[in-house]
Amino acid sequence: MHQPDRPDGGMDEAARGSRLELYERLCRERGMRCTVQRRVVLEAALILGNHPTADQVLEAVRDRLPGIARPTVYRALEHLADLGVISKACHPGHVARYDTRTDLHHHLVCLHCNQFVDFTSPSLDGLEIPDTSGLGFELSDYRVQLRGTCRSCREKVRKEGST
Amino acid sequence: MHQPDRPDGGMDEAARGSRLELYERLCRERGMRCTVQRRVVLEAALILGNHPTADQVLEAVRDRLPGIARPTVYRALEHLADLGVISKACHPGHVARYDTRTDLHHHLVCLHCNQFVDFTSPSLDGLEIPDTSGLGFELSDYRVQLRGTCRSCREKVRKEGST
DNA sequence: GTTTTGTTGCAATATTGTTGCTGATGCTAT
DNA sequence: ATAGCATCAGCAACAATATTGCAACAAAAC
Repeated sequence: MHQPDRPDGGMDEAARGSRLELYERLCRERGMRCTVQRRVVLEAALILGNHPTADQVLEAVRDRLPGIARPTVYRALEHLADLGVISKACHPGHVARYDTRTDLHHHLVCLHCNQFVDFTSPSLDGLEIPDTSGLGFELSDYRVQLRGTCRSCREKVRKEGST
Repeated sequence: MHQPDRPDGGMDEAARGSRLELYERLCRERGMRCTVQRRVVLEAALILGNHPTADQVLEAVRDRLPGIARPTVYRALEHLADLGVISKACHPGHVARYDTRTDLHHHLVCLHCNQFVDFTSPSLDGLEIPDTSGLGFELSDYRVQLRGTCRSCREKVRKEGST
């Protein structure tokens, strides 16, 4: 067990509060508007946890802001990711996913159903990052993607194989 | 420079040939059909290199097989990935990308424009993979995603900032 | 309060991926 | 070679996801 207090679900209220404060601060620093919609989108994403898609956030947000439009949520998430309050997650699928964890952590990825779950391990933290300046990239952090097959996909294949 | 002979573009003919042979072998082993379309899709992807999207492969394939249908390409790529002849790449965007390299390598990812390029580094290979059996995953390999901002996105931000 | 300017909501549209079905074709056994 | 047959390709329609342009609105600064 590596993160007993956050078993891949959402974030508790205190943590959400401080993230919201961080957001408002960054927003001001950059001279951007801190709207109700953006705050609600952020909070919904934090409550959802677990790499939500834009549409999952939209659905969650509608409980509190019924009239919100889809492009608003899409733009808000993009905006939040720009600021680094959340980030885009790297995944093998074809639907954008956001990551509400901003600390160093890694992912277990199923290449069959595209689901992925968080994974933290001291041995994967503290990697020495090679110099990439020659390629023009300015790096902020890294993630290790442990790729394979999840349990339910393995069972599925086994069943089909035995048919 | 880490891979002078494959600067992120396609694969030479010899390498393509042996990948095709691998494909045909795996196909037979699994009792699946090795069709013209699938072979052409595989070869197009190998020539393209550089994590093509399904539509990029489609476009490339149409040069040789003008009548090919879009679902055919989509299904062929999925099929090739199932067999492990190519694989799905993890990326921050919303369009599926395939990776024609099957050896251990890593990615430099731009979180602004979602582009990513290959990166190999001995220091990132040979990581000790922690035990993940408790989570039900059976791992095949891993990738390190070095996340940041590419040169052109940095220049874009700088320009906008100075406006 | 007024102004300024960035943001929202809407509608339309684009892009990407999927499904069901029929006819075609690769593979195997003969 | 050929026949049989299961798999696959092509088609058309559809579904899901994301984006754009613009008028109306509202947050922040004065």
